[in-house]
Amino acid sequence: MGKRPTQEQVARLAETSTAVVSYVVNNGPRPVAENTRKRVLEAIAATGYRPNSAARTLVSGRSSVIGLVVPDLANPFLALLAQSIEHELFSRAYSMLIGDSADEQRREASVVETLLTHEISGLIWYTVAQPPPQDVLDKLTIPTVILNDIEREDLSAADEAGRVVSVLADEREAARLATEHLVDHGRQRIAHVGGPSQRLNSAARARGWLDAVAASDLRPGGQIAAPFTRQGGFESAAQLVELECDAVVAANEMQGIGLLAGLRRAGVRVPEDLGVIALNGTTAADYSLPTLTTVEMLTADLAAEIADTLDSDSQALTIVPDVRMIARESCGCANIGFGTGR
Amino acid sequence: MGKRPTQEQVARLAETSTAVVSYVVNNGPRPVAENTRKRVLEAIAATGYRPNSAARTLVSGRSSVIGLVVPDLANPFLALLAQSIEHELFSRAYSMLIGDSADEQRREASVVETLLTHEISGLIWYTVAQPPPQDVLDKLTIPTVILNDIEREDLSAADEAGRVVSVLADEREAARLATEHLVDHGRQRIAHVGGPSQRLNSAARARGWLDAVAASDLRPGGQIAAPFTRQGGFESAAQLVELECDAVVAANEMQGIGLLAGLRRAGVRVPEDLGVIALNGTTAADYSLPTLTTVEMLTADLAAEIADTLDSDSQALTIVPDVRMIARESCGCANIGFGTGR
DNA sequence: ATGAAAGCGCTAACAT
DNA sequence: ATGTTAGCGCTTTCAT
Repeated sequence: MGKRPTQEQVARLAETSTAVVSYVVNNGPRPVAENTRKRVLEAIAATGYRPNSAARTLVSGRSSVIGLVVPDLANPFLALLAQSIEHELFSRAYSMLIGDSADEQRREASVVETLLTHEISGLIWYTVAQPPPQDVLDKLTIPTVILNDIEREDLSAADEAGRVVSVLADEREAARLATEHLVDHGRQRIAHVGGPSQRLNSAARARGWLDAVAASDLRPGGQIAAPFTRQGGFESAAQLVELECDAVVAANEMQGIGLLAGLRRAGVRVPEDLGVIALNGTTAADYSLPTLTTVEMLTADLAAEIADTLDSDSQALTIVPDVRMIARESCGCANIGFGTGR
Repeated sequence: MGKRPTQEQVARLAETSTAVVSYVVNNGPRPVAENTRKRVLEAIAATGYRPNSAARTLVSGRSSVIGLVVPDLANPFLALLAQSIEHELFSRAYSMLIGDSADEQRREASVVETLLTHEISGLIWYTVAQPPPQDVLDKLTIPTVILNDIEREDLSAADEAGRVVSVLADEREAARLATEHLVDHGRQRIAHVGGPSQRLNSAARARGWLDAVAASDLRPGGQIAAPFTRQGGFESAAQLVELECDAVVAANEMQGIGLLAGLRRAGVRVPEDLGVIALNGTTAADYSLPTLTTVEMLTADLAAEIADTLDSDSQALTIVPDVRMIARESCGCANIGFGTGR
């Protein structure tokens, strides 16, 4: 485990000072003569020097590392989101520390605090609960993007402390879109499979669903609380049958996929007997049977907006990512996009 | 953005020195009187002090951060692996920096170098190619686990430099298991859908497949090169039909899922006409139609072994993770595990 | 344009 | 048991 070369060794080899090496490496803040710069670059190449980011962070107080906290990295949508964010951050010369809260609030608090320990210069936090724990929020002194539909007042303390805390508020619109589409298909009783009832997490989705139902003078088809898993969706199928609905909006794609399997087993035909749309879809929806109509978030765009917010200290209080519906078979839009992988 | 409290402030409040605060925080290396310890802990609570990890890293040379590089975080298997590793590392008080190489060697090199910049104390690298680029290997001065079936000689340079470089070598066995199972089902012509042909990446899987085919005096049913995506699997279906096989081993679950959709479309019945098994499966395989028989890696165990290797400087040269076959419908083992979510 | 030097917050060797 | 202090590698102010 040989020690890595330091700035000092580079300076010695280039016959100059560490200050100048620093100027060259960082392209400033002071000018360097072309000649000297060249010697320094050669010395860097010769020694294999790479700046030590711990030292850099210590002196500058900024780390070029962003933290991301998600409740379940094995959820394909969250994995996709994480990937999009990683790509965006990488292109801006940031690295990404990732924490998985396992959908548990206790663990989440601990994960966030650990990340803060690393002097991250920004935090992207897909919270488990809504609102997020106040005591953790109070510890945030860095630009933070909360990925959940938060009431502004929950953040007042954070705002006052001068932190940039932004918020994603789209799930409501996504749910509204999905429900509306089912209405357009002529569905009469539209149910909603949401998250576990003890969690407020999915309140926004439920609201969007109710918005659309109300707007079309229908009665809500009933709401089912289920874990955000394929198994959760699978098990909801039976309840759904009892509710005698003809359509359902699932809170996420995993539930949607589970639902399809459960309905198949229950002998319910999709989309003939029951239309299904899931939120937060990925390309995996192209390969189920039937293919699953979803509402997708444009994660690449969202990632870019998040990054903008974090490194420009933008004053945006809310980010509203674009959302679009991908009509496939499960809602009744037959023969669209089947297995094409888009 | 108020400055965070430092050790010095804690010391002042507790009326002691920074050294003692350090001893308390790190539980050593020197003893502290019970009384003093209590005052320090109170001061920490009062100030909200959290150690600055940049300073810690700088002085100690170790960072409590491990780097993970994967080719595609949106691949459910890799997402699961990343999650398992994150959980294991978290339980050992490590944090995880993650880089997505996007399955491109150029990007991969850059991602690895960026991680090295952060003084990570270990690297877990699911390489794009086999063997991994030598120039990058040569830069590794930290314990590293390469997740790919590497020839020992490719690492000789790394070993000589005293680095702990360990290797995962299981894919061959996984492929052998899968193929053998298809043989047991009486399949005669067993094909293999591997990775893109210009990549050696999947050589181990191909070897395991050939091992099993040879052991049963069958002729190989043909090999198809396809991207490691659902779309790749989907498009292989047509070629598979031409090969007139009665079984196939797909290199990963995404290909397997795509294959099922493609075969369905081509009017091929699974498992009646064609048996399908995919490697590196996840629980998602429980919800396809038919449910997809897979060989799974026990990612939790693997993660634990990896972590052991990284923080104990273990001398193990190879990690052989446990692998097990989950028989579902697609191979011909009907009515097993259908939608049960296990 | 270049260099000397003062820290950034922390750990641990070395006093006491 | 506790305190003092010398760096860890880097950035940047302040000379020159």
